[in-house]
Amino acid sequence: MTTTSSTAPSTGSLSAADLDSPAQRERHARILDATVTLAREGGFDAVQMRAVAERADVALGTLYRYFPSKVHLLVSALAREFERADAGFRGLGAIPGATPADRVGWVMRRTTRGLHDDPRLIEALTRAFVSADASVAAEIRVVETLLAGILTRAMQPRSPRSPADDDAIARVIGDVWLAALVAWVTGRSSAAETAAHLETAVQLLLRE
Amino acid sequence: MTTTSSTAPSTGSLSAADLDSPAQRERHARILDATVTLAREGGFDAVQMRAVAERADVALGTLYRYFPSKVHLLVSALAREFERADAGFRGLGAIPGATPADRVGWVMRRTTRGLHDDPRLIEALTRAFVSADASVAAEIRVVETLLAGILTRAMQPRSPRSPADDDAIARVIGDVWLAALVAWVTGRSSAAETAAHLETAVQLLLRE
DNA sequence: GCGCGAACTGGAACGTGTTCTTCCTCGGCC
DNA sequence: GGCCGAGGAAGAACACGTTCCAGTTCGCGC
Repeated sequence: MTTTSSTAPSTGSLSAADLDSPAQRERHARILDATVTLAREGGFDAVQMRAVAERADVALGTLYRYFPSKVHLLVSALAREFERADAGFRGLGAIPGATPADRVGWVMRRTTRGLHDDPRLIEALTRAFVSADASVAAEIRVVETLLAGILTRAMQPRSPRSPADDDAIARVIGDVWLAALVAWVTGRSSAAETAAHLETAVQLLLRE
Repeated sequence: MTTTSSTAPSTGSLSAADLDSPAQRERHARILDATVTLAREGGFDAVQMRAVAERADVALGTLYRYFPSKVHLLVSALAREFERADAGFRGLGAIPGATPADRVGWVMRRTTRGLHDDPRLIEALTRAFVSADASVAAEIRVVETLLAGILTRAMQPRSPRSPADDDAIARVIGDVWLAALVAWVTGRSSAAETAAHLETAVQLLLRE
């Protein structure tokens, strides 16, 4: 278990080496693509390591060299999705909405749209996120940081209020977001209810 | 006890029959005891179905008759723990604390004390809770309801504020609680940080 | 007592995540 | 050209959740 790599990989694995050759970078991407494809089709259970390996055209052992477990694999895929979303928001310039609550709501709605578009993908990624253990901490932290950044930026133009609150609020919103996803995955609430709960929480926390 | 269940099993399985005979009730309890014991010793991974069956002195098939999956088993154990905690709070009379935030904080601290006392047990139960799927909805709902009740009662004497908020706030606190536990299980935050995050969120939500 | 059906036992069997072993391929170096 | 070691291929093997089956026991109505 030689973790603590000197230079942390951005979204990816954490094995020994850090993807030097182009061929490796391409394999890495192919694996993540296969993962997302399978997840989109059949959810968490359909992301079977043998199937991913086959679809990505690598051997099972190679898959495990790049991603030391199924959870690592899926959380890495989640991180990549978040990076794309983050880039999308940044490229957008200003987030629409007059108040912080509006803007955060907009971002959440946007991010949660996948509940309708790709329910199985969301299910797979959520499941992976919550079944991570300490060995996935690095990948988890990437996701956490990205989400915090997205939320903090969305609420950014903030009226007179202690700035220390911002991080705490972003964190709580992130927590509610996770819990809402879990409730949805667990079949306790529909997509609409999930979205509604999120809105409520945002308004509760960002009332001015 | 006291779960207002007409026909639904209170905390337990959901198989066909509802535990009629004393022998069955005793088996049921024995299985849950074995589960908690194993969880306390070795966490989620140590709760292996064969081991539970052996320790509870039932056959594997019998175990599966009572609890159709490992997750059902652990969430049922969680529900039983919550029932005990709930009964404890009710027997206590008034919750200590001057403000709603104080009282909720007190309850959370009390409930979270297990993080130090029985970290592996908490880990096992948390893991199970978040890896539940729709088939465990009944057991999950028991836990959800108990927690909501505990929180709502703790914040009960509440100053002028729309009462509709109470449920929403309790829900958000429950969400943060879950997310904090997940963060702790994932190795992202220590027990102390987990507790601190909870306090912060409670104060954020219950400022008057 | 007797017979019956439900519940229980013991254990084999299967699927999927994970590990391991053996052999092969490729790009750099003499 | 020929060697070499790292990374990859192929697939067997193992662990644990889950399912299934054949036989046994238990409690109950007769």
